[in-house]
Parts: sequence; C-alpha cells; structure tokens
Amino acid sequence: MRSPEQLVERFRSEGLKITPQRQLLFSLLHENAEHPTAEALYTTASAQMPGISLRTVYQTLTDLTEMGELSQVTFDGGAVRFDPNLNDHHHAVCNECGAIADVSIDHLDAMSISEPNNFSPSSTSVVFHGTCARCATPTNNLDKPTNNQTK
Amino acid sequence: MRSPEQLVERFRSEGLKITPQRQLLFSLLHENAEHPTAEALYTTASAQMPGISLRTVYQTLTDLTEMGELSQVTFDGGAVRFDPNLNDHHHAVCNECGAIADVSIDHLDAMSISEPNNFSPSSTSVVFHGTCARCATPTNNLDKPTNNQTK
DNA sequence: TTGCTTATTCGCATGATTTGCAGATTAGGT
DNA sequence: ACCTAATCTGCAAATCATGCGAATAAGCAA
Repeated sequence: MRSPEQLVERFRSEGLKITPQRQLLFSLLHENAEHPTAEALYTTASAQMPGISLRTVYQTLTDLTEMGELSQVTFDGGAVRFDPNLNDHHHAVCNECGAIADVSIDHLDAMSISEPNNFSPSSTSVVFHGTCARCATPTNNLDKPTNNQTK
Repeated sequence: MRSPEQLVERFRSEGLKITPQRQLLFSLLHENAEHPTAEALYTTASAQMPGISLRTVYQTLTDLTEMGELSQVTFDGGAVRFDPNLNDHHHAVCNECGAIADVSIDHLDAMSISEPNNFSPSSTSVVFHGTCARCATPTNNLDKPTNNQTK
C-alpha cells in the first residue's frame, strides 16, 4: 500500500473524498505488518475515533482492495485479513500465537507441478505453518503475545 | 480417507455406531476429488437420502476430520472444503470455473524462506491460481462446468 | 425377539463474519 | 454560504458453522 499522502492524492485524482475516517485507516494500515482483520482495525480505529462505524471500515478496506492497494488473505477459514504489503511475498503462520509473518521465498521457480495436468498457474501462494521464533524461545515466555488465531 | 469398509471397521472398533447416514457419507467421500463443501455433500446426500440433516453432514465431516480421515481446506475465504486425499499434495484452483485439482509438487524442498527469521515450519501448503486445462481449451467450451467458486 | 443404554440424528437457536440498503451527514467545489 | 454527490452510519439480512436438547436408533445382553 502507498503512503497515506500518496493515497490522498490518488483518492483526490479519482474524485473521491478525503474523510477523517479514511485518513485514519490509511495511517493505521500504512506499513502495518500485522495482517489485521476488519474487526481488529475497527477496534484500533475506535480508540482514536469513537463512533466510527464498522461498516465504514469494511467499506474502506474493500475500496482499497479494489484499487489494488491492499490484498486480502485468509488462513484456515478465519476472518479475512488485510495485507498492505504489495511486494511478492508469502506467509508464515504461527500455530501457537497465530501471528502471521511475511516471508520471501528463494527458488520458488525451482518448484513445479509434477503431473502433466496442463494447469497454467498465474499466481502461487505459499503458507507455512509452524512455530514462530518468539514462541519457540523458552526464555521470554512472559511477554509472549496471546493467541490471535481466529480458528 | 480409507475405504468405507475400513471406516466401518474403525468406527466399530472405537465403539461408534454405523448409521445409514454415516455409511452414505463414507461412500460419497470415498475417492471424491471434488473438494466438496458441506453444503454440496448435503445436496448430494439428500438426493439419496431425503431428510438427512445438514447438521449430521457437518457432524460427520467434523468427526472424520478429527479422526484424521479428512482434511479441511479453504480458498479465498470461501466455505470449508473437505479433502479425502491423505497423500502429501497441494492444490490448483481454476479462476474460471472454480474447480480445485490436487497436484503433486516436485522440488518443494528446494524452496526455502529467504529471511533469517527463525521460523520453523512444520507444514507447507501451496496453492496455485490459474486456468485449468478445460477452461483453457477454446474448443470444448460447450460442456464447460459452471462456476463453482464460492467467492 | 425384547429391552436397555448410549451414541446419533435432527431442528432450531445462536454466533461469527460480511454485505445490502436507505436515510443522515459532509467534503469539496461554485 | 450553498449544492450536490460521495460518504458514513445503523440495522437488516445473507452465509457459514456450531451449541443444545429432545427424539431416535444402533448395538449389546438376556
């Protein structure tokens, strides 16, 4: 996703209005690597702007997605998560705390479908499930984040 | 998933009962490569056993999943799909008709997380999105399946 | 075969997530 | 300051899935 400033420009140039709600969400999403759900963003947004509607959060997220500024991802059937990282990347999901990390993959091209089924993929997504560094370290268990998994 | 006969044995040996509903679902799932949703199975099952409850379909699918006879997969936030293929495999989703095919992947091991983030994956799932052979062939467009995508 | 015990089925209510709709509000230009 | 279209908001509704209790039936024993 672009910076809030750039998004403001883009919205203006497309005849869309710059509302406080949108500006807030722009800033909450900018460089946000937490893959938040709509509800999570709503909670955060509400703290700064009491009265903002969950409907507006959904609406703005949908708009940004349609503009290609966000991508949506879901893991294991939980709620949709929003990802402002537009670079080619994949995800690692921690089974313990539910944290989702962006990961780059080396040699993705070396991987190929082995059967001659004529399927021509236009995109490939890889999801790792496992234990994140934080949860794997027996020491700092005290400040371990609580489980954020939806399902 | 094992054969219906083997499942009957397993259920018996675990003190579970062999009901007509379960037997029907065993046979509908056996070697089923369509990755059906609970609703889809309910529709099919209802044709052969009018009156069967959607609740029972969900219950049986959950039971089989907990027994490790089925796995659940979701794509793009749609409904959960059930997969009786217990072999190590991945999926190819057709953007046109929504069909989901099982695929084996060569050299999955060649692929690796490039950043030193200490994430230790216990499982990896790969999903290809693209166009299936059927939809890619301009000739047999007449008998092309209808779009089954949930979202 | 009859009866008993307990698993199972079934229908309905409920929960979670997301979208549709319509009226109230407001951004941004005149 | 005013107008108009875009936006926001709250609520209803759709979809998918699970909890719960009463009714039913599988499997065993006599």
